[in-house]
Amino acid sequence: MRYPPRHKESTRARLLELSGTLAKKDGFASTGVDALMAAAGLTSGAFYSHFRSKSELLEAIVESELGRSLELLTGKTNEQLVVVLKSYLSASHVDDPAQGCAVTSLSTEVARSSLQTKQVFERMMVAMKDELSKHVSGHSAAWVMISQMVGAVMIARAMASEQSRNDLLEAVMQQCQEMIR
Amino acid sequence: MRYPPRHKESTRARLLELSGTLAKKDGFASTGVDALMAAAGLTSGAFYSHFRSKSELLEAIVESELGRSLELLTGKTNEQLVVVLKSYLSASHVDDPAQGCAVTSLSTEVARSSLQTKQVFERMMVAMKDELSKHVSGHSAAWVMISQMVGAVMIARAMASEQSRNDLLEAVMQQCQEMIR
DNA sequence: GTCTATAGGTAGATAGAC
DNA sequence: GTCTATCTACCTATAGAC
Repeated sequence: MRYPPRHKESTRARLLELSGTLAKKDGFASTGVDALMAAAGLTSGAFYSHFRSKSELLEAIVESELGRSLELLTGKTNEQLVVVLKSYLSASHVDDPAQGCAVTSLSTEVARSSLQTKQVFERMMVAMKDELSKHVSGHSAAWVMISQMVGAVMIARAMASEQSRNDLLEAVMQQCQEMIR
Repeated sequence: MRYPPRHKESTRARLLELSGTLAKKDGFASTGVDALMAAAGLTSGAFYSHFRSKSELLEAIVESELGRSLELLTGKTNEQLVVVLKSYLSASHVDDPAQGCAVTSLSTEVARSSLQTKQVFERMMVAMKDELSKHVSGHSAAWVMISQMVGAVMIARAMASEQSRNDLLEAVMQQCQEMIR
């Protein structure tokens, strides 16, 4: 072998990290294979020794990105969770999609993707709902909380003024806190 | 003039209707000018006598689509509003984005668009919030309701199983009904 | 207002050398 | 595993005829 044994998996991990960031920023459809590989310091031909197709990449991004989000929700006290939620509903999260939650950035594209990708997405969302349900009054309340958090960040990002963004984010944060008590 | 006086505005209206449908189904970025004009029975050159650029088209779509959504919320009794919300949180809305709400389908792309487009989006969202606030306990509650409805449909569309979709949609619908009482 | 033709660019994907 | 080269298809946008 001309490359060290761990080379392939580390390159793959690097591509996942990088493509996740690019897709959250510009959209998955607008993230070209050429541009991704160039950003990784490679050429486009090498992409296909890591992923069979671009749609397989989306599936891997969803697994990787939502897995990380799930970790952020896991094993928290109520107080710790409130800190996480405040960070989620913050201006800095709204202003920096690239470092933020993939559900908010990519779910419309997941909705248009393969069944497999949707299954991965669902598995992760259900796990997040189960985790949140430990802090609120049941599974229904957990679904409601997830929906309003994701919806709020999405809508805030598409509105122009700081005023409207803040009104929206504060309203939802207050509601989340009431649900946890 | 070789064309009747109303020709231009009626063609523009047709293009708006059609491009709105296509963009909600496939995403705005994936909706090519060629494909749009071909679907309208025209050729791509004619596009630019109606819109200066593709990004101006998005602005017009947001105005047109969200204007229609706003109308659906306007002047309802509590009972009539519940019917609208049930339809919004229905399986058929989840399964048919092309005929559905543009906020759910296009907001991530609006978030990546021009300031002008975001301003149009914001104006429409604030108007919807004001309308909803007549049915719930204040403007904060209206923002919360909008967020959870939009988030719920987006997440439901990206999940694979009917079971999870229904759990989510029913949870949010129940919460909406409690907010209206 | 719409047509054809075309510009210049980029998309996803494959073949074969090393 | 990564390279270069290349294919076909599509993209946004413009020019000029009718």
